[in-house]
Amino acid sequence: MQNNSRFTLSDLAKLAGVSTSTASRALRGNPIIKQQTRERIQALALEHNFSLNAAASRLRTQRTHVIAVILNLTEHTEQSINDPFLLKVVGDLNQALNERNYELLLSNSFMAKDDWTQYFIKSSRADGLIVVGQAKSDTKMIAAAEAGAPIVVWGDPHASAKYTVVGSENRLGAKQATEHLIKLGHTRPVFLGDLEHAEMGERYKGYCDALAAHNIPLDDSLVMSTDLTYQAGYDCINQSVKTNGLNFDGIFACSDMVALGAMKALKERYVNIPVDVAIIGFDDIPMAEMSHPALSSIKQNTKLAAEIMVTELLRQLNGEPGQSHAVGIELKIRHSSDPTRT
Amino acid sequence: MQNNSRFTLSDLAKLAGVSTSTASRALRGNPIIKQQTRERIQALALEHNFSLNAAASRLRTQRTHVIAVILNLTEHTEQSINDPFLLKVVGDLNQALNERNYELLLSNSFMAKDDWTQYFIKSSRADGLIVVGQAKSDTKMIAAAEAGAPIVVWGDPHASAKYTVVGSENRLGAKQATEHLIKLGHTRPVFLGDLEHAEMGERYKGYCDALAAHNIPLDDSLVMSTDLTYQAGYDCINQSVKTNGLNFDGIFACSDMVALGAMKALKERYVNIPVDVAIIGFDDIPMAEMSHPALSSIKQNTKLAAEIMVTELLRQLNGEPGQSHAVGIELKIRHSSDPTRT
DNA sequence: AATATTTTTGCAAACGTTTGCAAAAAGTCT
DNA sequence: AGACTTTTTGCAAACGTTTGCAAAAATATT
Repeated sequence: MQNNSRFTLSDLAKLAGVSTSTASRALRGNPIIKQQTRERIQALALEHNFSLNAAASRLRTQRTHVIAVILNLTEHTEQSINDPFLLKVVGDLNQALNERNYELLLSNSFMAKDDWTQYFIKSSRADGLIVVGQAKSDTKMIAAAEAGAPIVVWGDPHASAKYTVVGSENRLGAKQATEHLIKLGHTRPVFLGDLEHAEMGERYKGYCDALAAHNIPLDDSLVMSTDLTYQAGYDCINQSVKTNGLNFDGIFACSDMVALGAMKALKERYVNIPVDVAIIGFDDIPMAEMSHPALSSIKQNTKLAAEIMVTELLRQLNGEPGQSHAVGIELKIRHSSDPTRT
Repeated sequence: MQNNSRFTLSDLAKLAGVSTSTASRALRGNPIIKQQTRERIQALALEHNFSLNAAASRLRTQRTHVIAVILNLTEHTEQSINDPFLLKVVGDLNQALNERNYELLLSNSFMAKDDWTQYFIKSSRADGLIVVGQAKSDTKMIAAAEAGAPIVVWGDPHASAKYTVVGSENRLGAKQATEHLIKLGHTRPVFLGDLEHAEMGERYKGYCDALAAHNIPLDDSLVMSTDLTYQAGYDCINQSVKTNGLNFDGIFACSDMVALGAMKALKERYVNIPVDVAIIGFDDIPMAEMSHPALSSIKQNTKLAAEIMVTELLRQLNGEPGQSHAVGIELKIRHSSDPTRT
């Protein structure tokens, strides 16, 4: 490379015998420039593999074409960052953003400190924020929204939020899952999840809906609160069985990771799944169909959700108001709940 | 927010009664500014929650403090982007970068098109590249390195590469894994992996090493080539057993996903694992210990590797030459290979 | 008290784009 | 051929930092 100094737009323009303004407009495909000129300059740029300096462009236009995706994890960071579901969401967001010509700046709550708006938006690092990750408090999101930052969060879409939320039909999904257990004769299903968490709260309501629909009284001893990790699910069921014996015949878990943990605990005690205890999870991570028995689950459509989130964010960038969305879920029945399935 | 117009550095300076240059230096902690002045200005910045405009700063300094992480996937994108191992690496890189005050721009090969140097480096989008993902060709990496881009790739560290590589002791790991099977009496182990792939090539060598060390002749019919996905592992073993019967008594798989697929195929045929066939994988993804039976594996130390990659990249940014590293692995024995373990 | 030295600050020129506005070139009419 | 339009281009001023250099202020030295 004969790259003694940088090859800039004005160099390119000189080469083409036009002004930098013309070159700039030509590269951006501005129709005010004669088509013939445009094509000539674009070809020249390609030939000299020139590309515009993003920093300069961002400074001038005040637009970065970057979206910050914040993994909003709780204290025990190490745990959740490995959750396949969250990472899947990030992957889908990346795809969706790239398709719209935006780039994805990945961040965890560590770097961004407290003031997201200041760090990302005011400082011209990104045009907008997408928050994913199960936090129990949403003060930071509210702060960002109130400061006028374009923001979309993954979460419970039915919360009357101060910001735009996209998420699954949690309540409906949980109801379908629980009902599925009940219909197969498992009338004492456990609810396994984290009640402090907005999305899980909705799932709890769905669980109650299903019980009510079948005239089954709610038994508080079957409602178990636990962190959303594999280990926590294992510990919780282990402890419960040790203390109270096997006083349930089904489990609806708020995440597949928890469900798999619970399943392991039961398998160690030689409980017959799905005959004695039927299990269903939530998320439908790839692992679900690999486990043995394969885990029934509620599939969340993360790909669609990611697309909606991006659409909503771009809409906000255009000054239009945001709108929350609930995306549909799908019941995936496998062997862990239904002996007739594989 | 009284944010009619932007609050810039010179506004802050005016407020503090100093020049913008002083303010700039003060914020950056330049000791040439009197400490008292520095503190006063920093306090003022905090109070007005001011933060420097990154675009302007990048333009001026020609440094972005951003590293592009490229998920270098093969054609069938959908498959690999879900590989938990890759995503784990990204998570660890994020952590390592943030600790050094760098940000992570996530990219797949889709957006960056062909010329990484042009797109990321020349255009001031990032200062350096980290490539992760199992590609079969490394022309793009070579091109980037030759164009002078700071670059570190995850891969086989023993390749005599034109660029800096960080990866695991693949050959050693594979040897230990295979040897583990042999020592437990499984003298006809299958090698299950993708030979075209540099890292897997090394693992194949390790497999051969182990056979040689125990005077077991290499049987080509036990060397099976397959993509590195769950489905491919399943199909491959299924097909093999259907055609040739159970002519092996062990499997060393090049990734846990493949191993889990293989395991499923065997379980469906009621093969006793680990007695009739012992299985060991590679990566030690979280799923490994959740599967049933729990999957033995070779653990890759991605956290350490990520730190090394970042260190190496920053070194290159300082003009120092890069150096490849192999990080140690660890044999994780579980039930899928050893009936005495859980 | 004058000079030499050191510490602390400010001036002003970049960095490489984009874009409102005016000017030049080309095309259309009388 | 001149007087209009319309199309196509260029000028020059931003965008908000950082930094070499020189000037000013403070301190030390004779």
